[in-house]
Amino acid sequence: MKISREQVAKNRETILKEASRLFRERGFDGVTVAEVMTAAGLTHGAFYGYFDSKEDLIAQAANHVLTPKDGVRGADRVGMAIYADNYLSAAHRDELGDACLFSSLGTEAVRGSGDLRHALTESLRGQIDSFSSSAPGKTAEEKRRAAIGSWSAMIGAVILARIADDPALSDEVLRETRAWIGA
Amino acid sequence: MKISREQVAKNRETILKEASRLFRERGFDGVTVAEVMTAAGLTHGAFYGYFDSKEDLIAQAANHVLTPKDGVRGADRVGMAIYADNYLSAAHRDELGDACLFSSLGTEAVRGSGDLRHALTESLRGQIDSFSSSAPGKTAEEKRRAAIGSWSAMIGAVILARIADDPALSDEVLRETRAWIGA
DNA sequence: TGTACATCAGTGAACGCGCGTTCACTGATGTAC
DNA sequence: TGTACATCAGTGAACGCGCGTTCACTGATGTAC
Repeated sequence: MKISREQVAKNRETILKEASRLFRERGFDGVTVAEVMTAAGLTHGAFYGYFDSKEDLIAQAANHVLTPKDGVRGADRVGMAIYADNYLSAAHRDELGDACLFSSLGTEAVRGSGDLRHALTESLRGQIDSFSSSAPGKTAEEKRRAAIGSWSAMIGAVILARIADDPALSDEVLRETRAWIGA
Repeated sequence: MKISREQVAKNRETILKEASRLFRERGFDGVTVAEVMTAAGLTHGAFYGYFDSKEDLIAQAANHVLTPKDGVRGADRVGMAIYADNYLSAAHRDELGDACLFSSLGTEAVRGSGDLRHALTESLRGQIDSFSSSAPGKTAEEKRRAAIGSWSAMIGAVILARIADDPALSDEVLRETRAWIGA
């Protein structure tokens, strides 16, 4: 049955939210279109009224996560050091569904669509700019360098910490990377 | 037809080599068992004489790549700085089939089998130990911290450089991370 | 060393399942008067 | 404001394809004598 325009907009939000959560938890190939729709409270047949294809959903879900909600970036608000503390936490490591897209889907995104890679590239650019203002360093060049190196280390460390099947090693990677960035 | 034991051993090597190349290029889900066997010059029916399942192949292919061939680790031989120079190069970024497993399959490995994660964990441990001897720092603790932070940054930077659809930004991430680790 | 037979790696057809995608139909929404 | 109709979001069955996996068969290998 037809539903209100308002409900359509809500459904679209819900689909994107559930899709981005499921993709981060299980990977792009580990989630079916039907699962996304079920999680959003709909049946799979309605999917193609919202998206052209699964690939289209992936790109739009990424855009949805990466688009700042209220115009304020996390790193601008708290500064890079505090951002890194949260990023390199056990909570972020263990909550894949809420995680940063680079850390949860980075290597899959390398093989993704142009739209997906473009959305991530613009996010990367913004993140570097944002970190650059609060990163350590005397010159703008030094600050930008620290922003790039630190952001790379954060992403790599969380991926390593999630792979490691030894909790002590996993914790050590997070803790020492945190300390190393702070230095 | 039956073939010689020697040929069986060669075939096994070829399958593992081709599988690890294809997985790195296209991801675990982007490669079929039949494609791996064709790349190895066989038909798909022979697959289950060598491996229990695709998941088993994935774990064994990872082990095959991660097992040092001649007992000498790359980082032990050249030191972390030179290792980082090669790791953070355009060649490594662009040659996915030969790339480091963490950089090419890291986020997929997070959701992989216990065997796969265990192989990667042991490799991570070895890499940290190996870097620790040549990493900058006065104390053993400082050296180990630099090894962990640098290894995280190398992996993160290569993933970011591969995602970026802007060549200038991609090159900058590699170059600045190289400089940042050296500092 | 030579012969006869048992072994077993490889082949290719086939199976069963799940996936992305399509479509005829339903019935509530929203518009025209 | 109320009524009649056109619109269209959602449903659920169905399609077609490709995947991981199985298996009966083939014929070269390797062993027993």
